[in-house]
Amino acid sequence: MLKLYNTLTRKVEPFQPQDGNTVKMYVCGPTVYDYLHIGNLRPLIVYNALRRYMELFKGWQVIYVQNITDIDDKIIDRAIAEGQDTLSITAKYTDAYFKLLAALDLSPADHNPRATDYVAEMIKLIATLLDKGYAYEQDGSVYFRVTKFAQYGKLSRRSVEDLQQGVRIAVNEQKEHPADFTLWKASKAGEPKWDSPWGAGRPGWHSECVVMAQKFLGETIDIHAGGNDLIFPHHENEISQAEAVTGKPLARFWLHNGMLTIKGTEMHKSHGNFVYAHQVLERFTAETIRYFYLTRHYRKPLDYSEEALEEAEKAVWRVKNLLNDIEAEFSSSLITTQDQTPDKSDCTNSDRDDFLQRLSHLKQQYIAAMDNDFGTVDGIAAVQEIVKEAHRFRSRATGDDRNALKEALVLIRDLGLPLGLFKRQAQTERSREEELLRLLIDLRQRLRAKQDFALGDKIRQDLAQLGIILKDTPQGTTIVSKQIDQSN
RNA sequence: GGCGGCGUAGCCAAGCGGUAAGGCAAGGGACUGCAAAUCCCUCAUUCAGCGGUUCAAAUCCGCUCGCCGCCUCCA
Repeated sequence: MLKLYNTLTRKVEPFQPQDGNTVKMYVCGPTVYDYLHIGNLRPLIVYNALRRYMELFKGWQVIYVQNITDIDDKIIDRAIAEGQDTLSITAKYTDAYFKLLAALDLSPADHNPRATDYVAEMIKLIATLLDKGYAYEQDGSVYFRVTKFAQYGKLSRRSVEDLQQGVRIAVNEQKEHPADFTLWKASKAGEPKWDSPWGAGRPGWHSECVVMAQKFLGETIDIHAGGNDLIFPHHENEISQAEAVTGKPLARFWLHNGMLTIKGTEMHKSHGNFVYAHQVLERFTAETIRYFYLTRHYRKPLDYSEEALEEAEKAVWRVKNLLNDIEAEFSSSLITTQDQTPDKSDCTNSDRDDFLQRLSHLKQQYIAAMDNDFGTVDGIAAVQEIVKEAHRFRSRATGDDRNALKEALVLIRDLGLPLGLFKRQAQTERSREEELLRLLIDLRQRLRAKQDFALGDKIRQDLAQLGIILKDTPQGTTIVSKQIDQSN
């Protein structure tokens, strides 16, 4: 039974899709005014993994919707700064966004609606709010009347009175109440604009998510997710608009991830303390980055540093090492030095049985962890335990018993699947290069057989310079290509 | 001022009332021609501090100290 922490109730609650096997999930997407920074990746990675877990381990079908916000003040500012129109700005950064998702091995959303394609629907929503008295017009702009919506503040647990006291709310004499928020913004000269019953203007924030979530997923969706900085005002304001109109909950579960920090403070564009995601991808693999994120509970803050990524890289390496070794042993990629006549097993069947039993126990442990508010940290710990057990078994099992290692390999891959970890390396075709490599290794084997270690070591060192690492094991020499590893 | 979170070994980090997972680093030993990888062993009587509840507390309650987030744009 999967349980998730619901911001709405501030409790961990059992989760089941409302109808049958289909989970309707909406995750707030980017405003395309710049490249994503590394902190923006957290929700993308976390909720993608959650989605895959639900699909692969719960047997649910997930409809995953993630918006592209392509109209906003920041986009306009950016367009002015770059001396371009807003359209080329959004095109450029939308394109970069999708390329980044692919580079991170994130499965695409089922729908990626763009705000500008739904302006008509937003106008309709705003008109309904006006009709019902939840909004008012003032000089071509429309504002939401928070005092009219009795439940305003239920998600973020604040009251309209509290907000009034909030020292940081700018005074806007057009608003009836300082906490009222803009639904429709009268456009200034030179800004992108759409015709509306209130004159030329553009949508304020929040409406696009309501419209697009409902368009693709219906009036009440199962999961609405995003960063915890969106709880207020974004999600609170989505709720008020949507529920004022439908009278039904906009979402059953509200999920919020913690922020990425850097040296203890929140990473934020406006703080200038950010690192672009594509810069990090130049240095670390997608797998390392995912491991980094998923070894910290998604609701807690996570501190970014190169050292932390390096540690993640090593931890991933430990798993990959095992996987490579097992794969090499059971495939032809192993270059055998001598005939491996399987000696009589001194590892009894009961050892093998214990091992297999331990594997299934750890699998259960993994599922229990993941079910517990998506505890990927414990889930990965269970995988690391499997790795440890497998290494241990591998170091003493002989003969046919060793086939049990294949089960460990398959299990690790399966458990890694939702997390996007420990995948089989992309099988590059056996290239001419590889054939030459094998020739070299064979040559080196002969040298070593003749005790000519100096030349053999030189070959190994030179290959290492090229990113190809050779390991001489009792079973023969295996190739660990760092380059292949990094391209996955 | 209002709302919320966090403080666990040298570092990262689980834990959700039953007696401290996992990773990184470190030290000792084994294997190896040397590497690499791996195996064995060591590494928190203790969870910011002080009280309280309980047979039992890192876990619940209260207070104190420290750090952080939201209340304006933010994932």
